Amino acid sequence: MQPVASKRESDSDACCLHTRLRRESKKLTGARREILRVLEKESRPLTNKEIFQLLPQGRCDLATVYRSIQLLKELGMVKKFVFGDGSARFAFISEGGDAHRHHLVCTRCQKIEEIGECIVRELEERVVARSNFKAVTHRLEFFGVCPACQ
Amino acid sequence: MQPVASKRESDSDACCLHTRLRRESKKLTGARREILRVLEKESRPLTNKEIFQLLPQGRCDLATVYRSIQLLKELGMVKKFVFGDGSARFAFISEGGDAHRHHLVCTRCQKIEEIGECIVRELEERVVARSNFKAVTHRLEFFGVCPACQ
DNA sequence: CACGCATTGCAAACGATTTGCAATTGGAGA
DNA sequence: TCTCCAATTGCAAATCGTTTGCAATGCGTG
Repeated sequence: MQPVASKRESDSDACCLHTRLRRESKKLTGARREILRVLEKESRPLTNKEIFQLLPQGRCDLATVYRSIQLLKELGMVKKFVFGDGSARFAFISEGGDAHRHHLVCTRCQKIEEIGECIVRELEERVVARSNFKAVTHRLEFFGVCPACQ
Repeated sequence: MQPVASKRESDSDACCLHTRLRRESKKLTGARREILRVLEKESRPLTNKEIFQLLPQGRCDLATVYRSIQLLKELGMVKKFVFGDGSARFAFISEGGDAHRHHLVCTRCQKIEEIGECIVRELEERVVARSNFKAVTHRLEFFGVCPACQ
């Protein structure tokens, strides 16, 4: 990735990333820093291509975005979402923030809204009790036509 | 598709399919009949490739499976599911049966179990009321490690 | 039984994602 | 601060799921 005119690294996230990376002898590269910055700025889940397009001018290769996102996911810093349009999306997990989220997706313009609460936990417990499955999680998304598209 | 040694068409579903197809001047071909038969036999949602592999020997082209599934979806005879492994799955919607289903998917062997109840409707109503979205639906899936894989 | 439009097979096109490899670059240690 | 090497990147090709163009084939109506 082309060097970007020196920017201040005031973000504690970049610092945190640095620490986490060091733990696995991984490197804090310009690409990773910029990608994380893009994800922090946008709260909605982004596809790899969207991230790629939002990167500053001297941007890196799309393959690098894929590889970096993969790494960030392994480090638990981003979460993957699949809404069914055939592509994965990723969102930054804020420090100590709750990674568990649900969304309301417009089936026409793909606009994504976040839904605060989750009442599925209770049902999840019942499912676990009856199924003998372990490490159960769930994914719940809502779809509809947003006001602007109606 | 190669002709299959004459089989009795006792299934009311094939008959129903025939009726529905005629309504749109579509044809009841061997491929469509066999594909529907495969979907009826298996209750879990299948990928196009799985359907393709489950077809009798003189099977049709994979592209035909894709096209037939697309048609069956438009006719409302199968429902699409996306569990996040990057491929779509389809399940037969039984006559008058409730197309609304949720699943418990093993993250290791991809085994899929069906979950009977749905308590999300209530939450869905709240979401609708607050968001101004129209035609809202939801998708809820559970993931975990099945007993055999633990 | 024949004819015409729907359907199929085949192969190429496509978009998302992954991967091999040589060139480049962080960052730990001198 | 400089060196060295493993980690990382760019680039291009490979993969995977899915779609599509086109000529050959088949269903179903007359």
